[in-house]
Amino acid sequence: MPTKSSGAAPGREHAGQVIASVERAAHVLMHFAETPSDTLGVTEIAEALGMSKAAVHRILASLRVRGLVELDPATRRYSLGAGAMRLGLACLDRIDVRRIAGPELVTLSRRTDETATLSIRTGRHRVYVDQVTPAREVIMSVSLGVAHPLHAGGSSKAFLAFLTGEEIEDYLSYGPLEPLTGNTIVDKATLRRELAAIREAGYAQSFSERMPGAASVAAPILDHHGRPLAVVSVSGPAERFREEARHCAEMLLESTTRLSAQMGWTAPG
Amino acid sequence: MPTKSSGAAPGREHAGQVIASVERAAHVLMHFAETPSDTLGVTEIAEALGMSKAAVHRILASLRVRGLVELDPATRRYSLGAGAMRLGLACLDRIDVRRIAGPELVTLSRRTDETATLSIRTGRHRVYVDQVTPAREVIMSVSLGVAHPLHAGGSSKAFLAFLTGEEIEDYLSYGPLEPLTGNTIVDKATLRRELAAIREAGYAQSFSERMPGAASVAAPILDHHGRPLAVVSVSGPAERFREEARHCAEMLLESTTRLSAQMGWTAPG
DNA sequence: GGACCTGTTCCACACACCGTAACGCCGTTT
DNA sequence: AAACGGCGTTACGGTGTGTGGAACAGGTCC
Repeated sequence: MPTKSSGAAPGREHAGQVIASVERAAHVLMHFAETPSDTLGVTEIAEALGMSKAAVHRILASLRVRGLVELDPATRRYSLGAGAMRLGLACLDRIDVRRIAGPELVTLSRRTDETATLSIRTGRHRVYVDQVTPAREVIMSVSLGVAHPLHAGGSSKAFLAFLTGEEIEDYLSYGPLEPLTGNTIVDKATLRRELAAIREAGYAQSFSERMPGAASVAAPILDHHGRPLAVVSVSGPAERFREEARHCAEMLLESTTRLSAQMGWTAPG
Repeated sequence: MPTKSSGAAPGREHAGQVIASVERAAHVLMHFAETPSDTLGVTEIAEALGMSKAAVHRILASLRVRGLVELDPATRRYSLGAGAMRLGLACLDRIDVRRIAGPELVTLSRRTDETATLSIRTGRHRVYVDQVTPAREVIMSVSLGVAHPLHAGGSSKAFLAFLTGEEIEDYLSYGPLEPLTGNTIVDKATLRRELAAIREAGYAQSFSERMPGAASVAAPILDHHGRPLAVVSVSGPAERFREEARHCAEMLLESTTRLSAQMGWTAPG
């Protein structure tokens, strides 16, 4: 059997009739987004995705025609191209919460002198879509566009806590909670209690749950149904954050309350 | 001959052996970025790109598996998905000029009370990669990620003017200057004089050259070789901009001078 | 110089993808 | 109501296209 039939993606169910080569091309493309390195070689990709070098080469040549990837003739290595950027920008341009939250992130970062971030949810994950870093020496900086699970870290827990009970149970039922660090909550009962506490407090906090040495406070921006549209966080190095947390949380809630109001949310009661 | 061989893309030369279906899939994907509407239907795409409905449907189904596009089951219409966003964010995260210029755009917008934008060049075009809009009623707002030619409008001319003489001639030799409005400069000799004036002044200005009713001033951010890394503009409605232009240009140059210095540029002389 | 990487090209065969055409499914129209 | 036109989706069989393995070419490193 030369071609590996079926296989498909890890995520979704059936999706009708698909073209194997297109699906593989999409896989190659997404690999660029998921890998930390800026450039990739043909062999590197072929090995990572279990494809033949020839196939990867042909795919890259095809994607190159539309500018989705670029080839550096000197190094013979490939990277994401202008087309990919335009694709992402076209998406971002349609997420209006980002435009609205932008100035607030700047304010928040200035007032706390820490990094302010904005995340949105994509199914069982979330991604950072914006960040504003303060002008000081030691800061936190996140990678935009990388998917993170919903159970580890401040922003993630803030999302999870404000979903419906059904959605939370659905998330939990999917499988075991993978630890990202030694501090990640992996026990489901513990996580349920934590989420209840977050709803009570109105914000989540995390010390090294997702990334060692990083700490954050995070709160959701709610729409007029009370559903979390996005999450704002303030994060910094764990050492100095321990004493700043309360102050940051205050500033954070002030910002997210204002943003939620702009998105049509009205406080209960 | 059922399949239309060759054809390829309008832009590039040969690119070795390519896979027709992947190239077409990329074409479909890019169509989402280029079209102003958020969602597209199968027939709509098929007609726009001259493909059969069946082919478009199969391509969309394949892209959907990797999350590059999403299907709204209610309307049966497709839009860009989370994967596309992650792709773009992965790119943007690697453009550090954007991170550095961000705060300056905020400052600039506040000081002028107009829209501040940031563009980067992609070959014979440029795209807006960021914008900050002021909090007032009537404002300019640009579309991020859409490609614009280099001869029409403030930001475009600012790029062109600061390229090398060889690059400028190469651009001009490519074909006639397509007018985007009645004010677009279409005569090459006139454009050359205009570019010289821009280099002299240090900034470009435009009234309705790219978009009717829109005006702007724009200046480049230069790296340590004096090459334009990016262009910053301040833009607004043409009517009120006529009297604001000089003041905006002052603020603009202050910002771009600071940014160029940060990128390693040192003023000549 | 040769061993060992890369990325790229060649080739003939199998089979995956192509377009045509028919299928449901909604809205609106007659 | 029933017929229409629009949509997105599926079926099908033939052909031409993409497949993987292996050979090629151009590097760098011992």
